[in-house]
Formats: sequence, structure tokens, C-alpha cells
Amino acid sequence: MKNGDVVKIDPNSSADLSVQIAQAIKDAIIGGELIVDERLPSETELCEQFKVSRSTVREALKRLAAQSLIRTQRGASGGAFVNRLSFEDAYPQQVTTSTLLLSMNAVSFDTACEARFALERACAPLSAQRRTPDHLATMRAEIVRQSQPGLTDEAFCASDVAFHRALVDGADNPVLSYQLAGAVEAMQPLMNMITFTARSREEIVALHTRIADAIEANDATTADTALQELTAYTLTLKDNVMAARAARDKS
Amino acid sequence: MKNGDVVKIDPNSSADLSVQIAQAIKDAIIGGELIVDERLPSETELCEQFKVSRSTVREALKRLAAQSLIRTQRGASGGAFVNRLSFEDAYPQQVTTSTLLLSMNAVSFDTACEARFALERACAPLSAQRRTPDHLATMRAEIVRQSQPGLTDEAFCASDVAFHRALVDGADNPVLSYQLAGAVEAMQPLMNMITFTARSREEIVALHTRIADAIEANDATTADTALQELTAYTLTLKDNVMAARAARDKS
DNA sequence: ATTTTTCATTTGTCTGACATTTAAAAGTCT
DNA sequence: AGACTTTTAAATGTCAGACAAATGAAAAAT
Repeated sequence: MKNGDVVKIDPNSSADLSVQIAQAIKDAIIGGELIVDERLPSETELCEQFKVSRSTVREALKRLAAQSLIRTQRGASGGAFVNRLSFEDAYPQQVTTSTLLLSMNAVSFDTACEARFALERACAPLSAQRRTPDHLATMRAEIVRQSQPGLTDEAFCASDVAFHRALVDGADNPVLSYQLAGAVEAMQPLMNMITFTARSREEIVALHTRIADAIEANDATTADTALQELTAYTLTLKDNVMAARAARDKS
Repeated sequence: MKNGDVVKIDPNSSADLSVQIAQAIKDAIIGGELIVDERLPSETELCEQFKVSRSTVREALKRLAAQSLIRTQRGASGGAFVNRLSFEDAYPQQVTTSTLLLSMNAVSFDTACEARFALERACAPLSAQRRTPDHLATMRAEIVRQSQPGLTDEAFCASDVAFHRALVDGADNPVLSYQLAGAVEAMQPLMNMITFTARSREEIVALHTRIADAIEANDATTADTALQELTAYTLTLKDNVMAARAARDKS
């Protein structure tokens, strides 16, 4: 963002000024004009460049900060800096967005379930090939935890997520792990919430064990089969729950 | 958000007040205390509830608006409303985030390519099963476009994206389409940018035709094979480009 | 009854001020 | 000279008050 580009915004546009300014800066970041860790002009300088008040500039910067595109630092030599969008930053946003998409859009259980397992099955062959002892250890540890009788439903669900997370991370592909974060961490709890009343923990632990065994044996085919059975079992559970609810509502 | 919960924030916290307020409202949305299309208290009322100035409240609201969690409307009976996060809203955010993640994190070509095709192969069987004539028509039309000699590289790339997009959408699962948006629309251009100098359009069109034929014939296996060949071809192209660059740099 | 006008409400923007944080510069002591 | 302390300047964070602009609803006029 050089000093020259004073007028990038249209005061007569219907869009709010802070939106326009945020978009202009965002474009500059995406377009490579502003590189990672580069310091943006100070708020006062941005006021002059865009010919707006400081409030407006600040609202624009807050919009960008909310998307992790910039970070701000107070004090001398502080300011707003282009943020390196890390996978760690993007994970929770992805999970939140996925959670809200599911809860606000009446996505059917079958649709969510299908997407979640289709994506996970895409990772399984890679995980069977590359998983480290660490990933295996995590999967085994979660299986042990899931076998303990006193475990609450919440803890079982959390362990379930951790198991599948380890499976996905075993593929050793950060892009896949990021993409799957939404599926595993948003959809799995949703499914658990629906099916936990009906499920058999023994059945799930058995399937998890078969998956872990296959991953340990570098056996992609068996892992895929086990995942398909887990899919089928999950759908069966849902049908049972729905049937039970229908029977209850009728009585 | 009832009137009672006046103090949800800690003025002594190190976090900015606007961040805390945004988080409190966000939690209320995620937690279901605020439902879709519900009106938030006016800015003035929020000032009183949180005991902060209007600027601070507004910065908090702008943070939420940047994440599409709320929308604002001016005028009488206006205000801030909980926004239904639609897949349409989430798509571009997903693409932007994926693009920035790739450009800022030195993800290797192989890693991105692997993730992109693994996810796409997860969709292909479903697409072979459910694709409508519309999806097929789009794929065929893009193949025709890609065969035209005068096409610029940019247009070829855009058509490539549209082809794969139609393939993914054929699975008729909005969750999958959303998850894949980042992969297809962010990674495909990246790959094209690297490989376009070396690629043979005829080869790609031939592979696309095989994929479309298989999808039309509901033949998931053949579609998968063709996608694997496209993966291999893409990686070959990359190797050629890298070798050419190495040779050029040496001379 | 219909149209027009007025009006109150709410967000958008501007101005100016002060508080707080922070690193660098200046000063001080050994 | 070097190490420590103090001061200072720059920047963001917060506050207060004002006006502009949009907008729906009520009141008034036709």
C-alpha cells in the first residue's frame, strides 16, 4: 500500500466506508501488495489516505482483525501488521463456521454424515501409509479411554473426536487436516448428540479397534471397510433414534 | 441476550473490550441464546449493558459482521440481527482463507495437490451416482470451451475450475461442496499457475472427457481411475517445470 | 381512503479528548 | 564505558458528544 493510492473508495457507494476500506486492504493483502508482517500505515495516516475519520478506519481494521488478516500492537513502533494466517488460526474458525452452517441450515443428518465419512475415508489410505507411532499411540489411548465404564457422554464424545482427529492427522497433510477439522470437530459432536442415547459403546470401540489395527498394519483396504461399517452403524443408530421418537410422539 | 446479563466482560482483562464483547455475543449465538433473525439490543442499549462507549460496542459489532454472524440495518426498527450463515456466504470466505493459507505457509505443491485430489476423489463416486443432466451439461460445455484454440490461459484455468466444480456439485451434498470449495477454487488456480507453461491442453481435455463419460455412465471406478491419472499427470507436469527451472538457473 | 408529511429511532460518520502501552532516546550513576 | 533509570514520543484503546442519513410508523392533509 503505497502512499499514492489515496482514493480507492467511493464515498457515494451504498456500501459502508469501513467495508470499502477493509476490502481495499484485504485486496492488497491477497494481491501481494502487502506482505506478511509488513506494517500498515498508522490509523492517523490511513485517515489521511482514505479521507475518513479515525472511527471509520478503526472499524475497518477491526473487520480485518476478526478474520485474522491483521494483528495490532500498541505502543511505540506498534501498529497493524499483516498477519501470517496459520493453520492453527484457521482451525477454530473453520470449526465455528461449520458448526453454525450445520445448526442454521437444516442440513439432514444423512447429508452431514455422508460428507463427514466421505472426507475421512479420503484420508484413511494416506494415514495407513504414513501414520507415525505417535498417531497410533493417540488412537490406542483414546480407545482405552472409551472403554472405561465411568466415562461421561461428553468425555466419550470428546475422545471420539480425538480418535478421528488422530486418524486424519496421520495422513500428515496439513491441508487435509485443516479441511477435515470442520467435518470432524463440528459434525462428530452433532452426530453424538443425536445418537448417544442409542449407541453401544462396545460396538464403537470394536470398530475403532479395527480401524486402528488396519492403520497400524498399513492396510488401507481394511481401514476403509471398517470406516464404511462405522458409517452404516451410525446411520442405523439414527434410524433407531428416529423410530423411537416417532413411537414416543404417537403415544 | 436478556437484559439481566449486564456483566459478562472483565474490564481488567488484557483482551480488548471490543474483543470480549464480540466473543460474548458470538457465544450467545453459538449457544442458541440468540436465534437466527433475532434483533440484538441497539448500540445504545449494548453500551448500557456492557458499560462501555458506543465506539467500543460498534467495533465489537463490526468484528461479528466481518464473520457474517450479524447484519445491520439502518433506520427505525433497524439494528443488528443474527444472520443465517448460508453456504453462499461461507463459500467465498472459505476460498479466501484457503488461498491465504496456501500463499502464506509454504505448502508444497505435492501436499496441496494430494489434498485437492483426495477430496475430489471422495466426491466422485457420489457424483457418478447422483449427477443431474445439468451437471453433465456444464461439464461437457466446459470441455468444449477448453478445446477452443484461442482460449487464454486465464480462461482455460477458469473453465478448469468450473469443470471440477460441476463434478463436485454433482454429489448433491452442500456440505461437501462447501468443504471442497477451498480445495477446488484455491488450489486449482495455484496449480494452473505453476503448470500452465508445460501442460498439454489436449491431454487435459482427454482426461476431462474420460471423467465426464464415466460420470455420465454412473461408473465410479472409471471416474476414480481417470482422476488418479489426472493427479499423476499434474505431478509429472510439476516435475517437468521444476526440472526446466533448474536447468535454466544453472545456465 | 389515500397520499403526504412529520417524527422518532437507529446506524453511519466525524471530531476531539484522554488513557494505556511500548520501545527508543535521554539521562544518571557506578 | 557500561549498566540502570527516567523521560518522551508514538501508537492503539476507550470515551463523550454531535450530526448525517436512512427508514418505518404515526400523524396530518387531501
